[in-house]
Amino acid sequence: MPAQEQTAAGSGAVAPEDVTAAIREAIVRGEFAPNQRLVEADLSQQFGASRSGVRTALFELANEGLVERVQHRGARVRAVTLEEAIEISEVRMVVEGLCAAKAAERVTDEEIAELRSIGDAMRAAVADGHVLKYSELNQLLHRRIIEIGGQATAAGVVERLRAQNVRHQFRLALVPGRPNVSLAEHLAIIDEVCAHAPDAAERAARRHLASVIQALKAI
Amino acid sequence: MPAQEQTAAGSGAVAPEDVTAAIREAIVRGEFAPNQRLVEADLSQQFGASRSGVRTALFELANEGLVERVQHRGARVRAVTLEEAIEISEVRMVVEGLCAAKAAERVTDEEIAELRSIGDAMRAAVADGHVLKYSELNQLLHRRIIEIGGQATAAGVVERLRAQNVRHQFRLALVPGRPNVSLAEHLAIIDEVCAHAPDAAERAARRHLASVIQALKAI
DNA sequence: GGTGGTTAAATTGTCGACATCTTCTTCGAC
DNA sequence: GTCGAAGAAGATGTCGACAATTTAACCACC
Repeated sequence: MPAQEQTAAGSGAVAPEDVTAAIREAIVRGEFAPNQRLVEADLSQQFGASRSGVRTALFELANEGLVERVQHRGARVRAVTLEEAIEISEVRMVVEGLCAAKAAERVTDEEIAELRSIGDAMRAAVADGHVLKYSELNQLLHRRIIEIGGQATAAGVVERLRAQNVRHQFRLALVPGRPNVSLAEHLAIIDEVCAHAPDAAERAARRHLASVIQALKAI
Repeated sequence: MPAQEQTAAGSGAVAPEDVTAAIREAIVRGEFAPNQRLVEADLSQQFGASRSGVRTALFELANEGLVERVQHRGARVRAVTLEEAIEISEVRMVVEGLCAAKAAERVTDEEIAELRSIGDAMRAAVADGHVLKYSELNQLLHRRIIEIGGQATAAGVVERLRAQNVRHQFRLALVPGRPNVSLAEHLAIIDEVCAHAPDAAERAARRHLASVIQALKAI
């Protein structure tokens, strides 16, 4: 056994196929700093994969917008500026608005119960000051509404954009008092979706993302 | 010189780098039929590139949504169903709405003149029955408004979605009477953008795409 | 002491060969 | 005659080595 099991990403030796997932996770979890160079040879050692696999993974991640590639100059972790984060959130605003509207049209009784349950859990998390838990529920809610909307295209677009913004989303969650504002907006979205009110649901979703954008600008 | 210059895509022997562009063009131009298998070895001969280059290109195009890849089963031209085309247009509807609003905020006098000029040319093309010319102007208008909006993120999203839909867009352009409907909507968008009216511009853009969706459903 | 050019190291890009998987064909049995 | 299995052919996935390019260091020269 070689003498370097000190990988930056934690789990040494990764299967030859989900190298992409491993590197993606390392980036979004912040184990690779923004603008950090991603040298193919180094990564192949760290993850125990061949250089080809790493190379393919870097192309994939470049298409997802997580890494930047320059011809003959290699790849580095993409640093999303505040300006770009705002742009991304603006696109998310309109697309998630669409998804919320579609969800309001198609939501079933069973899904209504699920959404209500998520809403209750969010309320509880905020009341108890569990920021991390709230953040998880936040992601879950957004994802479920998109899934309920049933728009595969929109889902793909949002998922890609969300991954690019994790860092900024995280910073936002730590702003004091932010969860309270956010909670009310989330509950409003849930209410309108469950009321089968597409237009109102779209407005509520857009209002929420608009609020996120305002908070980003305030930093 | 080898004796096979009979490429399906036209230009034999392509530089080792823009194989992606060549294959993409062949797909959107319809020279590769939907669901047609794209065998790496065949393509590398047709385009005079190595298999690695073709392989990289296919990955790229898969990320753009133009080809489908299945593990160990190869790539084929993605056949976008009517249902998917509608979904895609719905996302475009909201994102281009956003771009139109942004464009209305930022448009300069010079750009206003340009948009007006495009509008006049569209009117003339419809009057003269130049369907192809009108289709080109159509694309130009959409692209310019997005560029004027200055949202790089939104631009990327729309560009990707547009490429997936070319086939259906093309079919739509051939519907009798369709250009007339479309023309009025385009002129409305131009008017509102030039009037620096973000909300009205967004509504106009959404109305146009909604009309496109209706036309798609009518097929 | 600073600047320009040249060399060397490091890293990415490309290519060909081999391994693995899928699928079509073929042969045999029921 | 049909179903099933085994084998062969085709295509993709993976790997290692070589070529091309960028970047850094170094030395000569002004």
